[in-house]
Amino acid sequence: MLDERKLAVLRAVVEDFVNTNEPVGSRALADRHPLGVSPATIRNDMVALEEDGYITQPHTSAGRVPTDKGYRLFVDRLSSVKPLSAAERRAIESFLGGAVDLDEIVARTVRLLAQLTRQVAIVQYPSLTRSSVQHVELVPLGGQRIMMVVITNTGRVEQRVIDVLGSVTEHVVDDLRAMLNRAIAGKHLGDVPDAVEDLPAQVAPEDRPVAVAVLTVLLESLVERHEEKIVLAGTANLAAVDFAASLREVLEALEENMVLIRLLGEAKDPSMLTVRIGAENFHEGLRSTSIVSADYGVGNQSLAKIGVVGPTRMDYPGTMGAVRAVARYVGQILAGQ
Amino acid sequence: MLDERKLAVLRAVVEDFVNTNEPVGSRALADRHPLGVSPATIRNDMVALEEDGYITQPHTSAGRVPTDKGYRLFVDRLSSVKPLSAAERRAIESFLGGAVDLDEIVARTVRLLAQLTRQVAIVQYPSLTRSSVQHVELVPLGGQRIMMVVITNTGRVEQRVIDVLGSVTEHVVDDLRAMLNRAIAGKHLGDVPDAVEDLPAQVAPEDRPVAVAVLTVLLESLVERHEEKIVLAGTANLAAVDFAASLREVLEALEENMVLIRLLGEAKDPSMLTVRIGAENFHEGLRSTSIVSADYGVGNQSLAKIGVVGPTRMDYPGTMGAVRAVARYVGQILAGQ
DNA sequence: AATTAGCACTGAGAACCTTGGAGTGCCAGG
DNA sequence: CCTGGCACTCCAAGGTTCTCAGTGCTAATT
Repeated sequence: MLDERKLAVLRAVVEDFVNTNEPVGSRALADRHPLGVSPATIRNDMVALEEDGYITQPHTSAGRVPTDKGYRLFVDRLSSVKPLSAAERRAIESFLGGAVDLDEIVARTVRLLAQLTRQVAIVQYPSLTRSSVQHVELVPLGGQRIMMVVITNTGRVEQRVIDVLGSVTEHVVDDLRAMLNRAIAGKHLGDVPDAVEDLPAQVAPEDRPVAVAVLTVLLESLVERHEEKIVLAGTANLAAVDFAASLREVLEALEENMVLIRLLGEAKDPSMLTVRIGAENFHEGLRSTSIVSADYGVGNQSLAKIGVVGPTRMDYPGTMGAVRAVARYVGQILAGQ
Repeated sequence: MLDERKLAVLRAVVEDFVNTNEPVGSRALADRHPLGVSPATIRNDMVALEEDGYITQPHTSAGRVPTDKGYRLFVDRLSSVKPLSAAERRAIESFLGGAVDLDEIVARTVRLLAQLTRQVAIVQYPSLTRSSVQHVELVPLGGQRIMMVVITNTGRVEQRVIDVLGSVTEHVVDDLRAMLNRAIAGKHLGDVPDAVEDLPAQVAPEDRPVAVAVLTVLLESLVERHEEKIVLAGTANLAAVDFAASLREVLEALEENMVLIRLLGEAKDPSMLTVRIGAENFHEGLRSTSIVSADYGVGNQSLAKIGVVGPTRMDYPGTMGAVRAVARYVGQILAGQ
């Protein structure tokens, strides 16, 4: 059905259209690509490609434009991930190297990715539920309040202020802290609820209300949807593209964190690339965009996702290369933290 | 020079232009506003207003449009801050009330403000340098590393990982923690450098390297530009406006944190409103935007800024009302934290 | 059977013109 | 000082024409 040459024609159509953003005709194709055949032959191939739904004409007597299906074939079979240049690698390293804490790592990563791809970059904070407790700190604030700080092995810090009925003695807090750390330090967050279940029974009855209050807040803070935390950069790059759907819709979708989370999709192995093209994204406003995403993490453990959103007519090989490279570097940096 | 009626005409021009986004003519003005004079009279007034630079014509035989100077006069003398409706107040309260930590307060505030004004909202994190130390926590991470967590009275949490040469005993960390808290708890961050100056002298010589390492990182983390931290929301609202300058330029400016910080300007009293109109903003890309900003804080102490960026033809009274109200609520919530 | 040259046909978009109408400035009269 | 009237201006919308890139088809060629 699709012989070698037709595939070459499709690849050429995609590449030219990505470059020029104009429907590409048979003559231009024959000029710019060494296909070794005349425009007429290319036209015949194009008819076949169009019948199979890989390309389409905006109107009669215009050139061809790839469809979502065409891009899909291109990504799956006609292109390969383009490695970054040495200069780009150095830039990543020096740019991410200087970060001092998790917030800064994430902030720099997202800006870097936006700059490399000249598109909108998305970075998700390392998942809480998949990381483990490094340390729990309890600080009496005076009066009837305690501040709790949970530190995870991925560098994330969660803090809460706890209101307790009755006064709090330094002593009780010390005991509670020691007991808590003994129970859950090193544990996966998912295992924390089980691990603390019988703690209240171990404290003196008069201190039990305080212990319960602390545990309640602790569990609460772990249950909440912490995958929500997401950072964007490079929205200005959208202005350069002319979207079929209005720019407004795209921007709106990008501001909805829940949409972004679904967009990035389920966790996989670190640095596995996922590409969603056009209508493959369920969201209305993102019909004319594609998403290239990857997991990052330490070792085989995926912690979260990073990704890039751009027009369907994007430079897939280059974008995929940038996303993969950045995901790997972030993983390394988190591991070294 | 500018009698009562001319001012009324200017006010009417601004209001109509904000509503319709079309140059307003003398007839339309006479119809929609009870000025009590004929279009011809209004025309004469308009000529005067134009000579003084308050309004301008896009071209001959078009209506008038306010200039930056016209908006300035409108804001200063012809309008008053519009209080929010009861429903809006309730919405603010319930929306901000549910926040559990500082990150969430800020995130919700910025989204709320964007929604209320239908423009781009900016919220700056509470300044570190103007707050004081609530507590310093040191956690041995095992090996040669210590995690430091600084908690401020505004709910901000700064964390750093410290590499120390040589091993760290639990005991040393406990001592150091106690000593540090004795020295700086309750102190303004600005006073911390002085307060810790002679601490190294107080520790045993063999522990001095650790103490120095910790203090170095502590001071570093306080010196850094923490005013930088800024959050945006509502960029989708920009798409609805057609900017004279390209949308891209505006988006780019908004992504530059340093630009935003300068934009929000110097600190003042809490809930003092500042309005910068068009070219009053020094930044190139923001020539056709206005910024309404206010300080928020607890008591008389300003902690940071919030603001709104929109087209110069914005609803100033409404925007000012929303910004002021939100600034006050945030202050209250921080005070209650 | 596959490829190519030739050719008539199509439709978008640029260039041009026409026209309607909102809005102006000015003047003379109230 | 205000107002009605009037000639004038110029944008924007609609219509027409023209160009041209690109097509599909057919017949000739390899």
